[in-house]
Amino acid sequence: MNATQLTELMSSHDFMQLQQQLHHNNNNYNTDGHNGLSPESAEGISRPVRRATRRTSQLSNNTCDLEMTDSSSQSDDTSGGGGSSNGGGSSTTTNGQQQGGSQDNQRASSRGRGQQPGNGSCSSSLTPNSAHSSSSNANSSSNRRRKGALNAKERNLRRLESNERERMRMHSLNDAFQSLREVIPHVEMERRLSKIETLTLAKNYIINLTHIILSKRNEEAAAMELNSGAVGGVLLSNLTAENGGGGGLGGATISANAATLCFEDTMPNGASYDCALLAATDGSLLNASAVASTASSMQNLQPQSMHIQTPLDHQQANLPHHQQAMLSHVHMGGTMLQPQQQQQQQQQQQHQQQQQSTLILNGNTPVGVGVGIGVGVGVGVGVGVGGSSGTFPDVNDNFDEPFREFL
DNA sequence: TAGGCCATCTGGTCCT
DNA sequence: AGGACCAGATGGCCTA
Repeated sequence: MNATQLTELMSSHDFMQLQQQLHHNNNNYNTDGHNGLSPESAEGISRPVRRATRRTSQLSNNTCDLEMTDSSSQSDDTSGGGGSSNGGGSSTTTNGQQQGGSQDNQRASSRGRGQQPGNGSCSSSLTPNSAHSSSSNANSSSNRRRKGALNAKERNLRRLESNERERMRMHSLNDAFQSLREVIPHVEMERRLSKIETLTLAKNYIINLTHIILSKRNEEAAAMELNSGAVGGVLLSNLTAENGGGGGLGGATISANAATLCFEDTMPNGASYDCALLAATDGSLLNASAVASTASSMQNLQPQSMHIQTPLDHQQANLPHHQQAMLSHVHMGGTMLQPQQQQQQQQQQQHQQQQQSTLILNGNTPVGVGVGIGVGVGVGVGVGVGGSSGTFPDVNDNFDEPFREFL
């Protein structure tokens, strides 16, 4: 499934079906990145299930002849890149080993060096050009050859070590991507999110959360003004780390009756999630035209029957404190609130609903913000923006302010 | 078969 | 000097 299809999925599915699908997928989703669905069982799959990742210690398993004394056997190629006969990940098919702590499955492929005739282990590249260029060294004196041989051996070893470090670096990077996939809410698909999709969703998620927080704070500030400070707003910071007792795993399981999982931004192919369309697929969803009047009603959202396990459930218990706190920010829908806080908020809501439904955030941009918490994969955050511009309020001045504490 | 995605190798560059 | 980082190149896997 590519980004376009993802967009279509998000914009065309009946929302309940989507939720059911999410629930189903979540039940089949493994933290190792494999969703458990076989290609045969998945419908409409365009990309395979999570492919096993090649994780080998090629250095330790390398059988390349490090004792080569003929420099012509080693690449002195300095032309860069192009001539390299890659064939990486060769030993995958033979050793099947995984490095400790790996979350990825061994890639069940036979690609790479193993398919190269007569090789099977040496990772050094040998290009025709390099072979030619280095062959001239064979005419050197024995001393030079000996010296050159040692250099070649050392170079080869260095190269192998460098390759190993590079693999480890990329593995750690991929682990980071996987960790990111598991904490950002997204529509569970048959295949894992690609890297670019992960980054895009993460970015949009952060943006949406930021806007929510800022909107919330502005809302509270407005309430404070209206109440002349009589009713203290529930500061967002108070919501952090307030893991509701009933919420399994720190309340990461979220329920709600109105929410949309929607990230309004472009995908790599230029497509975009149409949040309005997604919202329109379900009558209970907040939409752009309605949110203006629901700016403060989000806290009225009550948990309902849907109770969807999320990737966050798997993760939050193990998350660092700051991440747990960050996730807790999302639970401002009410379930995380203490009774006293709820009462105060209800007072605020009643008052605000009487007084205004449009907020002025950071300037002159009037927006109405409705937020639905819940939905399928963890947290669905839908931010509908009223007003003519259809854009988020200008928060550039303090965009990162809500998250500075996590830095 | 083309295109997307990915893992790996590789050499260059930057940083400590 | 050595390691981290980066980008180009290559090839495998998979689906449309």
